[in-house]
Amino acid sequence: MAKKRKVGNLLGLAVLSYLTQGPTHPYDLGRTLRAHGDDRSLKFTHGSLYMVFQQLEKAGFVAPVETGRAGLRPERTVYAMTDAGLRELRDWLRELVAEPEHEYPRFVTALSLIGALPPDEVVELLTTRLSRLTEVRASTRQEIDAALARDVHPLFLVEEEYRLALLDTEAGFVENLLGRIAGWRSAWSAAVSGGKS
Amino acid sequence: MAKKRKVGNLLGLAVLSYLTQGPTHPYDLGRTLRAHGDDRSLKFTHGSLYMVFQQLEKAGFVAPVETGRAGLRPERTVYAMTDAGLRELRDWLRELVAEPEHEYPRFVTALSLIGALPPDEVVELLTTRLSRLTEVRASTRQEIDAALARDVHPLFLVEEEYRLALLDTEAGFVENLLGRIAGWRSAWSAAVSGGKS
DNA sequence: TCTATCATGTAACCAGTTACATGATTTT
DNA sequence: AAAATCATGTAACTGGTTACATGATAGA
Repeated sequence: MAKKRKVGNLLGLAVLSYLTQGPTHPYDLGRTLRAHGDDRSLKFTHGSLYMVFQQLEKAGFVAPVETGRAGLRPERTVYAMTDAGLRELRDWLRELVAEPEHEYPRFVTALSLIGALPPDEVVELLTTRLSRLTEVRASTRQEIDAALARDVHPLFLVEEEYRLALLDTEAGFVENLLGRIAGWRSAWSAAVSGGKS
Repeated sequence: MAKKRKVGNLLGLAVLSYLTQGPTHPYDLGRTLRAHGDDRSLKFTHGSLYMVFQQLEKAGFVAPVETGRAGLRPERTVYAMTDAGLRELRDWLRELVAEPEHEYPRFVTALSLIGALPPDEVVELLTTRLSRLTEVRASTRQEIDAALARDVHPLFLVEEEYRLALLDTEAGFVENLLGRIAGWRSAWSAAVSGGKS
């Protein structure tokens, strides 16, 4: 069902999650997120963080505490999580884990329009993709292993393992597709419209 | 590398793709897209279509032709693809097919924050997810079969087959995860912060 | 004929990104 | 001591979504 949340951006969820460890200000949270490598599963920038804090505040999930207190650095506002915030965090996470949502990965879209390219070219492009996929797979694998070597608990690596699984599936699918395209040449040309380049 | 496109929204790509069949106006294209079930691989609404046409026009990829011509229905503007538009379509598609991009599926994010929920609850939630996944899988399968029965060429179903593969992988991963969680109870509690609810 | 739904579009709003601003450290 | 970079924030812009407007058929 995916109810309409007051704050929809998943970055907001991460913020709430980190605020359970105590109050902070947006800039600092940014550093923390990057330090923890959360930027691999979350898209955000400097600016978007201030944005989300603002939204969370309007929604009543966080509230400013120590505002104004400046070491000798620029002014800054420190926020803490509210009770409503904690509830939202839990509820939201529950939903995300329990209910798969319909998503729109770019490759899916590309596939749905692929008929607009001539088959020979598609074969070539897919081959390129395959090798890129192999590279990404390797580097992800490496990062996981490195983390494990540093004694990071696997609990904190599940998302990367999941990515790995997805990469393998994609590679398999692409290979399989490559195999089938040859047989489709005739139906394909019926779909393509323009000429070269 | 993913160069910065003048129009970034994939809906724009779909528009260009359909415009190879001849000029139309936004509203009509909307109907067509839904009729073709493209709304399964593309997220759009009435409003966003007008948006994208506007952007495409500013970028020089489409140009108005028959503007003003009203049957007796409201005013409407018919657009046709330009040469630049055709080039963009091809180039963009090539990139999408050849180069995998780093994406942020919601489940990945959820996994990365899952430590904020107690393990027993996570087990329960994942079990729920598993059954939802089975449902989705079944209905996707069904849609594919129905289409095949209607003699739709498999070329136009690749994206759904790909989804199927992803669903299977996800289900497998979740099952596997369920198995491993039991052993993690101790490390897990160290990560959880708050109390109940 | 009244009401619903279709057909078409614009305007107002909200979220996210990029660019700008400014004092404090660190590096060269 | 000049240049670079860090720390912190605001403002301006751009893209996308939602809500509104209005005439035209079609169904009750």
